[in-house]
Amino acid sequence: MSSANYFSIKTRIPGRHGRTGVIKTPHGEIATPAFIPVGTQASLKSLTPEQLKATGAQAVLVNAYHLYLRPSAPLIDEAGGVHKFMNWSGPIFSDSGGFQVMSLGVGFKKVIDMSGELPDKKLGKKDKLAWITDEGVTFKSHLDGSMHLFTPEKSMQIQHEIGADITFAFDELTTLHHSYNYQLESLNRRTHPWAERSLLEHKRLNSERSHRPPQALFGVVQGANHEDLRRKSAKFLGSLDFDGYGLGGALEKSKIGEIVSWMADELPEDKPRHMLGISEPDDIFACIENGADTFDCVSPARVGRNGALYTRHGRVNITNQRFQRDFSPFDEDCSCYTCQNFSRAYLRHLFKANELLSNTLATIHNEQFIVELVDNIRDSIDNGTYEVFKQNFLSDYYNK
RNA sequence: GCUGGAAUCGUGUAGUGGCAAUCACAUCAGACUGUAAAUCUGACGCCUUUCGGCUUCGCAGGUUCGAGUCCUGCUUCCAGCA
Repeated sequence: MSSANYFSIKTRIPGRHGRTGVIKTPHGEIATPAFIPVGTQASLKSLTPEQLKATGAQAVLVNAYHLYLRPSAPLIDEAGGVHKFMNWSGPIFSDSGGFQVMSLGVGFKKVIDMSGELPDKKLGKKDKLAWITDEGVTFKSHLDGSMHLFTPEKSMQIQHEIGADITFAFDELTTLHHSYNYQLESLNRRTHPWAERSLLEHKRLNSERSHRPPQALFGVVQGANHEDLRRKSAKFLGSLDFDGYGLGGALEKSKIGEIVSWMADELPEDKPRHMLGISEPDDIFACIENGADTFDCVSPARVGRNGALYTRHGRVNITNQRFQRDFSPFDEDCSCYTCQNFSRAYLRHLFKANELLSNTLATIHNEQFIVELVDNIRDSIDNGTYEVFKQNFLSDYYNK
């Protein structure tokens, strides 16, 4: 698609890569920075689209791998595209399936905190379900065990049939346990050639499928936490005609901001940058100030379903016994539906009783918390009060 | 009243001579960062940070190197027969 008016920058953080702006898509605009909740299977688990909208979410991200397996991409195409299928009229992103290279392949964590003990190099108990070659990735379906080959072309065909506004190039997500040489080979033999192949197929599909709204394609930068590889990857992909860029890969938590700034140094300034799979508050600040524009992450929804809720003073497990007779609102300062209507004791009760409503109420709160955090960061950048806002927030959140 | 069966962690259970003793649920705590996740991990007799120590399987005796397990009596409960 033409990138002329695709992304416009509004305000910059002085002396840094961070900025506010607007992404224009056929299904509406996204004011950036923005947090994009994840609805992997064309549904944000436990929420209706109306409930998701009410959290302030501007867009949602779905996953090509999952939707390809079930209900299948042609079926979504037949339904008129994913917007219609899931009844979400705003912008939609689709992930390429690249993340499953890692999650189904080796099952390591994406973000590693090196401050504790050394990460365990043992493979998990899970059986490996993905195998990589330079041609693509063979997946063993986690649903029925059947084998499937994903190539860059296949991923783009799926993402076009799904019909998301913003798609991602098929990439290899390596782990921090891979050697430098493996990371280099991964870029040279897979992620970079795959990006070119994705782009070519994407352009072909955009013109072939002119009956559908034009889709955008973001190339995905890899390189783990090696500066030279990150810069090399960003420079190479930045030279290609992508509409924007995904900042991907496994990361050492303490280096996130630095890594984003290396990539932002090399990437074209006038294209949006999406930070894949990040949503912890400290990480969000580190990424935004170094040039990330949008984020997606399953974490607010997943930790919420498991009873962990965000507050401005840190995350708490609502199932703790101390909330048994606490009839005050979950968070006095929060304007979400959950906090406006229900007590801590009730939320705890729902979790202990395994009531489905626990998932819904916790997800509403957590998604709104992270969406609002990023909205507030955006406002603070526009107002020139970013540094103050950041210091206040982080000191409240991490000093309990 | 007779006959048969049963009593083990909060609850339901496993265990028929070498056990602080199975499993599940409940309870308590923690984790989760492009979702194989309404999932996973740990604790769960008492003391101890660990090593380890102590006391336990209805009650009281007994056999045995050793008893939740075998024997005797008692208590309570269940089923069938009166």
